[in-house]
Amino acid sequence: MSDKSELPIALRAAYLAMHRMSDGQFAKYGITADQFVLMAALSRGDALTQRELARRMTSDPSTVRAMLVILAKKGFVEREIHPTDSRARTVALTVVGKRKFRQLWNAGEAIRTQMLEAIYPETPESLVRLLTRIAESLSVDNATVSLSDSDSTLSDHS
Amino acid sequence: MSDKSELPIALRAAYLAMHRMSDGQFAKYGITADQFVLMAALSRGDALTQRELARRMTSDPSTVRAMLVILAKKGFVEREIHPTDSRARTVALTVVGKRKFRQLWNAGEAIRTQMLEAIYPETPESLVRLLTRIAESLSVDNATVSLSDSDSTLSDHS
DNA sequence: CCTGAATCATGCGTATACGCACGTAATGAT
DNA sequence: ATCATTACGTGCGTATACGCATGATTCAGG
Repeated sequence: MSDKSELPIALRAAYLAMHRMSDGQFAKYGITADQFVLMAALSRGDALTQRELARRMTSDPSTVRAMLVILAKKGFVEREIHPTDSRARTVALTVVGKRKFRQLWNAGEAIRTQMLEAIYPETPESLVRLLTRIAESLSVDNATVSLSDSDSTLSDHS
Repeated sequence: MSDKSELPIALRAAYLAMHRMSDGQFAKYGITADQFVLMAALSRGDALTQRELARRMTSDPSTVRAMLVILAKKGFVEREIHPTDSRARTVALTVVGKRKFRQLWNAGEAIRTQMLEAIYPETPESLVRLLTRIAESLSVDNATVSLSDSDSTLSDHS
């Protein structure tokens, strides 16, 4: 019952709280927290393929697709045929989407600030580093092998 | 573009990676990561009301209900009428559910260990503390007031 | 060139995650 | 006792998050 077992729970609690709060803030603008993440990724690198976009969002291609359909209907993103690869599609923010994103960025400022205050006097650097290491360590690529042999299934935990 | 803006993204990436990995591990046992969280909560405090259970899971009552329906069908939880409050229902693990949870706990050990190794030589204590503070700070109760007045919406971010 | 493997997007099915509204029941104030 | 408020569970609608299968291409070898 040490902190070891609490780390997953704490991570979950923090993420869900952040997600709920963000959804609430962005709702006024007709946008969800995840749509904001997608637009943020696009604002940093336009004309990505859907797959690359999904990778940068730590998300799933089919999920991203569903989100893109919604965002395209809202007029915030454009999807076009990839110039050289006719399988792929490139995604980019529209002009309206870019303006919207700047609004959203400001709307989210309060939450980012609040998160900083919550960890004060700690700085985000070390926290970001630890979270990133966890994310990378648990990414499917690395971990498939090292986890496959945990079959001490029949023993109890005390 | 400092770490301030990266903290939400890092938190999201870490949580999603953990969730995916957990889902993969628990899938062999016919259980999802979130169902594991629910059963873990029940294993610590039986005979909770659905609402109290939702609170402890940092989750939503209607979500929890849907999960309980599934878990009850699988035979892992029981829902009964609350002895004194006829609106409420009490939830508890069945005998089968308890045994199943011990299996799941062991199956999840590898992931918990891997998370610890990812942050080594850091210990989980401080990380858990920070995450908990973030979660509490962003819980809807506290934050409704302090966030409601962030209407510098029309300005840009540089 | 031509075939088999890898890659991209899509669609389908399931499980969360939530907000919201509704019906019922407990509770508190008059 | 009665009424308004509050609290609990349920159902509905929408958006994610994923795995998996499928179709269309690209690409690497031969």
